[in-house]
Amino acid sequence: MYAVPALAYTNSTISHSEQSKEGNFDVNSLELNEVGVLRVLTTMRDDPYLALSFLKRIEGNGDSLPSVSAYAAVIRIVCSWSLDEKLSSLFVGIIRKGDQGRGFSVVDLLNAVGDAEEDEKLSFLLRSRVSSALVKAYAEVEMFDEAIHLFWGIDQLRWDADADTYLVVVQALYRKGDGEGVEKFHSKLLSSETRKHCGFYMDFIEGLCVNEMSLVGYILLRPLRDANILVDESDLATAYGKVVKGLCNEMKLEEAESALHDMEECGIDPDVSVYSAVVEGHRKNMSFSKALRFVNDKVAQKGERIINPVIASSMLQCWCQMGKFSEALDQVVAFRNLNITLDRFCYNVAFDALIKLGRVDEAVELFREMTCEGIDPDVVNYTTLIGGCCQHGRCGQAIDLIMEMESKGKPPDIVVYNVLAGGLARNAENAYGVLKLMEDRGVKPTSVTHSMVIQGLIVAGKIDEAEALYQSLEEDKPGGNVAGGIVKGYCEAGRLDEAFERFIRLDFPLPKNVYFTLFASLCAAKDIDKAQKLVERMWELGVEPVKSMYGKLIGAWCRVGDVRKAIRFLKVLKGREIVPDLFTYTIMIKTCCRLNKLKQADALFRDMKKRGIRPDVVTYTVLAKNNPEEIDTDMKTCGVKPDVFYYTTAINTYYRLNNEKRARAAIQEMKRGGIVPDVATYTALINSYYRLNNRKKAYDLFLEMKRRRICPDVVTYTVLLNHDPKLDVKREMRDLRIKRDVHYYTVLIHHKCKTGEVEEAERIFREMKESGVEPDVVSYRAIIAGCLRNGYVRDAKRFFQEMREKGIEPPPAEASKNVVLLHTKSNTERRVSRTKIQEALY
DNA sequence: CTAGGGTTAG
Repeated sequence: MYAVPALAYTNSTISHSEQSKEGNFDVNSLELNEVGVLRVLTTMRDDPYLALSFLKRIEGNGDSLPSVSAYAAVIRIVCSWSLDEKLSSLFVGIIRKGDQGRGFSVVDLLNAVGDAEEDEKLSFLLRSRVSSALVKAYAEVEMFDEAIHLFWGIDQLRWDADADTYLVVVQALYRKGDGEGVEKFHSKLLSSETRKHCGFYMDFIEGLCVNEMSLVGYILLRPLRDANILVDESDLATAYGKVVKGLCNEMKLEEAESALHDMEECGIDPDVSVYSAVVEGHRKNMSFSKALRFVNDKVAQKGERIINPVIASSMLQCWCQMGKFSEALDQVVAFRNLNITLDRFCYNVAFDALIKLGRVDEAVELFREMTCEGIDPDVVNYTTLIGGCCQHGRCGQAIDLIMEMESKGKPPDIVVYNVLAGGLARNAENAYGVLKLMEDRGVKPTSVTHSMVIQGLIVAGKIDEAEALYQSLEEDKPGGNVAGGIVKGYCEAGRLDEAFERFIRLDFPLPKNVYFTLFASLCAAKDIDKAQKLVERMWELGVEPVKSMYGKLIGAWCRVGDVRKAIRFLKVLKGREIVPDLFTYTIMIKTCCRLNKLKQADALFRDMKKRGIRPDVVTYTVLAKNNPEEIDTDMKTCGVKPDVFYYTTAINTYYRLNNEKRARAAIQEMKRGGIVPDVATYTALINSYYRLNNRKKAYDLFLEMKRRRICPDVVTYTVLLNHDPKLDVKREMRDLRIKRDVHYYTVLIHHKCKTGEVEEAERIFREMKESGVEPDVVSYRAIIAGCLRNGYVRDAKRFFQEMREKGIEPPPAEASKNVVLLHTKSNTERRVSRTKIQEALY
């Protein structure tokens, strides 16, 4: 080998690989001058790792740091082995150390590397590779300016960089908000002078998508296509697919759908997995109906074949997450009729739906059918069923199922045992039996097991037993799991005060979900003072609350109409340097508007802008309810795009303010913007026309919406009935499976009272309660007023009594002020009926 | 860790 002369310096004859393993070059014992170092490095051409460790040794040596040529030599070796990452980390080291004491700059180094190569082509490649690595190194140590600067420098020298480098640079440009740079970058990428291989662009786009910059990928796709850079059909399909999926991962569903649209417009048939990404994206975004609509549209276009088990299970989950369990089951039936294959995930959602509806036997039955279809149930399927049985008190059945698992050679895991143990405990059955069983099977209970049992015991009312178990597990405290079980148990048992007392006494942190459960229960029970104390206690214990809790707390204060406390908490946050987010500001502004504190709303709006939080279309929608004209211009200057929600509010508000001209203009603008009206928009319009006494136009709109296959909802029918009580909509509503709500019943009651049919009104009131719809203040007020007006004083008193017993209070005085503003017409009438009620009752 | 917006009733 060519290394013979150098071996003399090492004073050794060991092989390269052994040396690299040990890294045992004893530099210290050698007197090496620069020439010597270079000669040693020449011998290491075939062992980059050895060269690197050799360099490190010299660096560590102290008195004579490696020269620029020594670095250049190592870099050339590492480069020739394509060890790009090593190269970058070498540069990171050099950059971190800075220039001091080294005597050369990074540019010197770059030149030294390139100059040493005589072959022009090789020199070009070498320089390109090295500068790429250097750009990446700068980005890694967050010296973005240097990275960008160097990148443009490479450009001038006509070197080239790889896709990863482009990625790092575009990331840096966006991060710095350098619009001009971005522009320049994009045109460089597309210019014919610097045209690269197709593979480069594919790598670059993929890189954008995995680094959460899919939007940039989307922006580039069309120009790349137009510039004939991406021409190959299958490449285009891949690139588009990655961009759509990337956008879905980043929750940019609107953009994802529009990218998909572009894709289809170019005649590319997307892979089904692209569709499923969109569906899942919508679902994760909690836009369930959008997810379902998307599938329906695609099915209409391409037929049912696009529904694979993944899409099917997403759809089923959408129904369930909307709480529409029977609809989920109808969907299962539909899938089966269409011969769409379902997998165990789909079936699992179906079991869950049946269980939620209390149809445990049918769940088990379906489980058997699934098995007959040749789908082998897994441990998750069993867990769902066993948990479901326990939830409905079918402990025997649950135990049978766990035995079945064993007999079929599917040993239950810790999760199944935990679910069963907790389930038995909450049914006041013997949970210790499960613990015993676990012991026999060699599955060790964890603190989660104990936590679930304790929680179950509390739900079953066996407080002493739970406490005794807790005491016996004292040493289990660290994770806080078991104590958390106690708190959650009290929460679930509806004993919130005890849960809170328990929680406040604990001086160690609990699992985060415990805080969240208690917090959510307190908010739901409107015990917001305690919810706030909980947050403060978390701070004391050094547990960082989930950021959403701040917004939720403020939202809770807002919901009960206590803006003062909301603002006070906002100040506490300010003191802790926590900036409220867009959500929080929006709900505060909404509440101020609702309570007619318009100045306060405006102040908040300005404050959020000042603190760099950009209002979005939701914020503007909230504000549009008050002064639509001013808000409209502000929104448009800020570049926020209106959507259906916004237009519906604007149109409705203009009509309410009798500004028909602006209302019509808004409708036109909406149409021009390609925004399609939906149920709510139509309903608002129908209502407005009724109020303008244009009954024909109102009803025509109702027919039009149905023609356009926009399904009316309970609000639409409520509006219709409110203005035209004689309409018979019962059948239609039943066919469309529209559930009646408080508003709907209240309109009926009010109408019957007006025509003196008090008994009929009372019957409807009863029907409402029987169908599980809780009457609220408004409905009570309607029935009470109706009874009084028609001389049914005793009935009125009875209803009044009932209302009080339910703890239903009239809304705070401030709130009704705004109501007065919104419904000027009926105001006097209402005031009369209210005094009448009071006169009659006291 | 799900949080904020539109249409209806007194």
